[in-house]
Amino acid sequence: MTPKVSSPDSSLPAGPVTRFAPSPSGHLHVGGARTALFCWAFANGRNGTFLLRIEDTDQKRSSDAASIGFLNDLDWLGIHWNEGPAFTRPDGTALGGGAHGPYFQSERADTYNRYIEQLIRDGHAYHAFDTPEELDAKRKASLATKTPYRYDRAALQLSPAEVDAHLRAGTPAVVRCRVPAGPIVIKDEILGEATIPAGEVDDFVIRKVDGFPTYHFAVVVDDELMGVTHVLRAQEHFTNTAKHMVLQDALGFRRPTYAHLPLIFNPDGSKMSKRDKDKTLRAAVQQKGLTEPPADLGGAITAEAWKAWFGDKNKQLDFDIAAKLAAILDVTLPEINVDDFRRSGYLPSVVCNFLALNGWSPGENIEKFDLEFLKARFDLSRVQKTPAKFDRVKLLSFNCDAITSMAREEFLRLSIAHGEQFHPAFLKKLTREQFAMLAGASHERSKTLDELFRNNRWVTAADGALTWDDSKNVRKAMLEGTPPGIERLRGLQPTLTALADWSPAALEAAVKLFADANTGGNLGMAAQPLRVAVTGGTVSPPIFDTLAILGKESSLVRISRCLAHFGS
RNA sequence: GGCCCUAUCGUCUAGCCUGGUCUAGGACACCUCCCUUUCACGGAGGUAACAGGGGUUCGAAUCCCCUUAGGGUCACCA
Repeated sequence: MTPKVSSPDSSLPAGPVTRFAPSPSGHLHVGGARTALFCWAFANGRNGTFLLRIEDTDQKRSSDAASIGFLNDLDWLGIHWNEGPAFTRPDGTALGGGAHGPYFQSERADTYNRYIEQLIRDGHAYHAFDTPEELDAKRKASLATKTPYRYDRAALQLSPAEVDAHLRAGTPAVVRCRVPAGPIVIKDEILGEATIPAGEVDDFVIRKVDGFPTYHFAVVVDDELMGVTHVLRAQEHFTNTAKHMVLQDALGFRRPTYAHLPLIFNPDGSKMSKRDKDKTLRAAVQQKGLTEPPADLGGAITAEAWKAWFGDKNKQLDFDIAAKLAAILDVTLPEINVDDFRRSGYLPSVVCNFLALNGWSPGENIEKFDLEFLKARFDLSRVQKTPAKFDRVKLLSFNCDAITSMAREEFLRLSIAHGEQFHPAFLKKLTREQFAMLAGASHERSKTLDELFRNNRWVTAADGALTWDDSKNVRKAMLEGTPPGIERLRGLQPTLTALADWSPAALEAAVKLFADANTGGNLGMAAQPLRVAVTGGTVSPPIFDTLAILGKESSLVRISRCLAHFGS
């Protein structure tokens, strides 16, 4: 009465079926994104199906919000699933669905239990009543004698009557898989063959006390039922494959093709971790000598909590607080999750491109490519066996290339979209024309979409609120030289005041004329004091664009305030 | 520690399967110079690697063995 094997779905395309099966704890990590990308490319390049499944069997860790976040990240990257959880975008278009649902493992308990009962009946699995404490003690004992711990099959000593009594009495029980003796040979498309010696795999748990299947069991059942033909996953699962093979044999399932992908690490070889963000923040806090939470945080964190966080390397700040603090301290948090890269102004196409390059290469000295290319060319045989260290600097360089080589209008469009999402206040302070001018002037010097907003705060500052610090560069521009910059600025003031046409070209002509007469044609000697006067700093887009974006009125107000500031 | 996997510039990698064309190619980073009104961009050069040791072979980055180093895994997490 229990179906042994689900019959293959005739509606399925002929190509391979791959799946990405994240557990919804936290955000989508770059490593996960890369796995999804390869799964997507492999299936779609072969007329196959890329399936998404949410592995939320861990009740303690799963949350709905997290799984939604995943879907957004994947969609943003352009990694669209042919089958899986239904997902509706803000614009109403949708993704997902399919005949093999539900795609949340937490909703598939009945299915798993059916197969678990089958295994118990067939003698491939059994109930075990060991308490976590007992197991822990045995594990510790093994550690002490330096012998590897293997489950001792204590539960197998129980008679059927005793097992029955336990079950009737409601003794907490797990179900374990009875692993047959003998070596297990894992075949992998990337790593080749590996033999796990007999006795290495012990009787692992397939159903937890809470009634949920473990990962190992759920994955095997779902892959079979969903028609998965190719399992592409991270290398950390390589050894686990033996367990999955044992289960497939016991259940009479066919064996999918396995391909274990190399891991992605930080440049220093450590695992990428959310803690890296707090590390950056602590360093910045330390540097500025902040002992209290900054007032700009608006009391989002108490003084005690602040102290506790600062003193404990393992404590993590709430996401929003961390982001706010980063803005206040003017530091960029290291990007860990896909969403971090989005926030930082990376293009999804670049992230995909770069991700693919970590662990795969098309050869022929080709490095820059899009999803279509990846889809057409991705091949398991060119996947690297060794872990890659994630080089954010190279990613930044790729992003810069992509941004500077796109059309002006495209940059403007993407900048507005980025601003609406992450810098709405900035956007609101500018007219459309002003923003378009700013984008035009920033385009060729933008490495990310975010830089336009981060590096041009001078635009949104109120004319009366602009201040000048006494940094070395500012002093050099305003007070050094003969005559000093402040005098050149004073000389320039009447010219600019009298200027009717405030366009970059007219401004340039006027300032050039001034420079020819007063600085021996050295434009820089006139431009730098001007820049400092209207932006408060020494860095901005080309000076004539800067002035034009600001407009005549603002520019002149700032210039006279600057003269007053440095003139006294 | 047991078991499994891996090893080319600082980093991502090409070449390895099917030994000679490899005095090992590309990219990012770095250094020098050029361009330049700041910051960037851009242009031209340059430094930089086959982990070590044994084999096999006329010949090895490429095949084999050992050593070393790195990684993964040994949960009622996935």
